[in-house]
Amino acid sequence: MPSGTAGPGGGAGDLTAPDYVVLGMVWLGARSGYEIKRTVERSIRFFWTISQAQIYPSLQHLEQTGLLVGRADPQGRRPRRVYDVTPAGHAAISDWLRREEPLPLELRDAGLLKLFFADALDRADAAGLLTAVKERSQRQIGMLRASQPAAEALRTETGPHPLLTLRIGIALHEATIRVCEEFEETSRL
Amino acid sequence: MPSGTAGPGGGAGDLTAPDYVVLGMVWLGARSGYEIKRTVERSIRFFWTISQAQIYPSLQHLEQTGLLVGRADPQGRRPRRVYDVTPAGHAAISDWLRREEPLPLELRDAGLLKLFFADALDRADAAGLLTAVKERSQRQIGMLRASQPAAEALRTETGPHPLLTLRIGIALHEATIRVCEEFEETSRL
DNA sequence: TTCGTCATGTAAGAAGTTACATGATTTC
DNA sequence: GAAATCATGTAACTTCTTACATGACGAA
Repeated sequence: MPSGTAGPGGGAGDLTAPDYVVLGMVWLGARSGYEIKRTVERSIRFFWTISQAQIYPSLQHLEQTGLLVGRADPQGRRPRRVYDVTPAGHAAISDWLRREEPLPLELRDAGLLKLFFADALDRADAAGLLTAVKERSQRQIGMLRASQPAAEALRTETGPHPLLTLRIGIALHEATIRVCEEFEETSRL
Repeated sequence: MPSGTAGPGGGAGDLTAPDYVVLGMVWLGARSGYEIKRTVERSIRFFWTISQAQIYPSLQHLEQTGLLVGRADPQGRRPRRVYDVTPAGHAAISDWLRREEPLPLELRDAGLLKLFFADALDRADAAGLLTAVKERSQRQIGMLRASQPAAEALRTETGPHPLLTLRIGIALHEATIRVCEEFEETSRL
């Protein structure tokens, strides 16, 4: 087999974004579909989500393509299937990460949307909306900080990048709060 | 008609998020469907999108519900329909903005996703990914700054909140770049 | 006369979520 | 023995986008 990586036409070039997430999560150590879902919730949820209904078909697809190997690993009488990344699977991850392609960034934020239209409100109600947005960011920071120990543990095991994305998440909300507070001060005048 | 606002059961309580966007944009002065689409692209695109295929049905719905009044306003032989917000429409906006409800925030960022898994790469490739994410944020800041004059103009016409959300957008990307640079410095050691 | 913009409308399809369905195991 | 968690799988639905369809107007 002549160094069969996952280039286009190589047979594994038809992976969707959810496929790469599943593949990457198995690479990071999440062994079952259930565990992948939980790991996603703990680690990348704030910038990417994936539902359970996507995971199991994706695992099947990745196994058929030879990027994952699965085997039955029941816990007692409870069925379970665990997976490992194959060399081809690791090559596919690496190709995907190195691929030069647009990196779409989509934000869909009901808070900013309402804030944008807040001039339709009187001062008090607009201030209330601003407070709601700030408090939401504060809660988010709390949740992100709570998952910091897990990211620090990963740093010694695998590397520092999960911690980096977590720090970016925290910084995003800190920046939001800071701009809101600056706005409050200047509009008080 | 006894002070018909848009409370639940009041007949106009079934508006979707795109409906509120359309309603809000007409309130802000976008008069036709075409103009709404353009205004969305210029102003809220970075935290909310809406496609043309959603706008026209939404305008019809809002007119049927009495939140907008439309009238034909052809330009020459080119047909056009322009809209105005009714008092009931303004009440609906105001109710929506004041409504205490969760403010869902969804981020879907292929850049952060790849960065999260970047420990699967060697140092050089991981650094390249980091650079790509930083450059993307720099481009975004450029685009946001380009729409700052429009937001400043709106400030004197309508109010300061569009400028606030724009500043938040810029601050978000500045924070991303800053954290990336801090990470580069500490990982160089 | 061709291209970009103005202008509206819809059909088809992609993508993703919710909800349902099932059952074992552990914890309280 | 009840509730939470572990574990997998899928049907139905919602939501949104892409693409198509149509045509006028203005500028080069």
